[in-house]
Amino acid sequence: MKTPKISEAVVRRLPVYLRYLQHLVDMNIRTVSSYELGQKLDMNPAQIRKDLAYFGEFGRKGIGYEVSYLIEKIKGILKLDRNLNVALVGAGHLGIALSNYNRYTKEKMSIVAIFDTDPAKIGLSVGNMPIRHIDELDRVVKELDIRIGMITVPATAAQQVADRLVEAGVSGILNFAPVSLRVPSEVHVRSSDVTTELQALAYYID
Amino acid sequence: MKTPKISEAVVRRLPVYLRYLQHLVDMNIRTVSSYELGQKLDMNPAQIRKDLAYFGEFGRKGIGYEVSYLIEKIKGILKLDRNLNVALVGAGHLGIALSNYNRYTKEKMSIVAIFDTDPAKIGLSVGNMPIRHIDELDRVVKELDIRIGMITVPATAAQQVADRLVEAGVSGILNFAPVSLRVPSEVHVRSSDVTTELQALAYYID
DNA sequence: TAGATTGTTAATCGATTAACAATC
DNA sequence: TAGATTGTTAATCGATTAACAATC
Repeated sequence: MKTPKISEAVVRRLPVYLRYLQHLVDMNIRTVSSYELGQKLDMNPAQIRKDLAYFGEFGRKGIGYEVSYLIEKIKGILKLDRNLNVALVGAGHLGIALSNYNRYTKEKMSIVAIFDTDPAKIGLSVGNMPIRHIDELDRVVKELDIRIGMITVPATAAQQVADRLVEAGVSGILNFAPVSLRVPSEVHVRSSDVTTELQALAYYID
Repeated sequence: MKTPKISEAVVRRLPVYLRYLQHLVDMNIRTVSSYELGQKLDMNPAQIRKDLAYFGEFGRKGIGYEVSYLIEKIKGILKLDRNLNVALVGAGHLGIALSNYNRYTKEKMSIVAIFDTDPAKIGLSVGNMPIRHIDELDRVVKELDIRIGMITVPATAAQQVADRLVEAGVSGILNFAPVSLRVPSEVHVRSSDVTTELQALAYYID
């Protein structure tokens, strides 16, 4: 029963569970039921149980889930228990804002390099990392074993940056530029774009 | 046949179509088929036709879609042809990065107010808007007829900010804080959180 | 006209939810 | 034990894709 075929929707929900479970730890809550989780996350309890059951039997009938145990299991599933190096391309406002997303946590996933093209920025320090010229991308990605690239460059440059990241060997891209990227099917891409999100929200207004 | 019941998935794809159509205009391309769109956006042509057909007959058999006509139609559907005022709460790096998302476009949706709690920031100017104290939120939302709030505050403050926005009368929230917000069912919430996105990507690495 | 492409129905596929036996 | 809650199967619901008549 090794992961029959996990849908992206399930994978996307796991970090949401994880986040709330970590909140429960902070509140010294040891055990939680799928019903309680469902209440707090506004989700169907059956869905939560089913999502978790794809990966194993993590709960106890009549009791619920042990919070810290479930956290470890989800981290294992998402591979957050191993080091995972991330590169950020684009040292504009957004890039700098995102560069310290993990500054205060001790997660094993972390941004380890920042790139830009602007000569005025190269060498400047952001979160004690130097901004490097994008021509170093290929070399640095390989040297530091970077697996994920975050793109925070203007739309016009995004596809080109994606091509370079893929060429350098990353297997995941998180794209913040407002453009649909074309990448080989073995590379996973997630896009997050404010404009698109706001426009979708606009539909529901009034 | 007025909008039988449009799923969120459909609404989320419309801005993606719009974005690519605007790109086609820039390239002086006048007409496009669902097949071509599908190729470029990596989507099924039948899905694109079906999505559009929910709202009307925008294409011509044997020809395809007239680009600028379809743009106008999609803008109408998403209500991007009317003014829509947005408030941004949280003038940290991320907030400031997002505050100029529409600086260079002439869209009718725009950020018209920025709020924070930090006394050191109040009164400072960001994109020719003053940073206001959050205690002014209710008044300003009403005065400026703000309908959407963007939340870029730390996780610990996000729910409280959401409550204030709802209380002030917004009908949509775009949340960037890493927390699941609870809001009344009539308020639409979209969440976008780097950590969650990266963690979901991590699942596919290796 | 012949070729292309829409709009739409029907078929398929997949995801969510309900229900409940197992069991803590 | 009685009550609670899981894991899982079956039922439902919804979304995607295929197919094709209509028609430009």
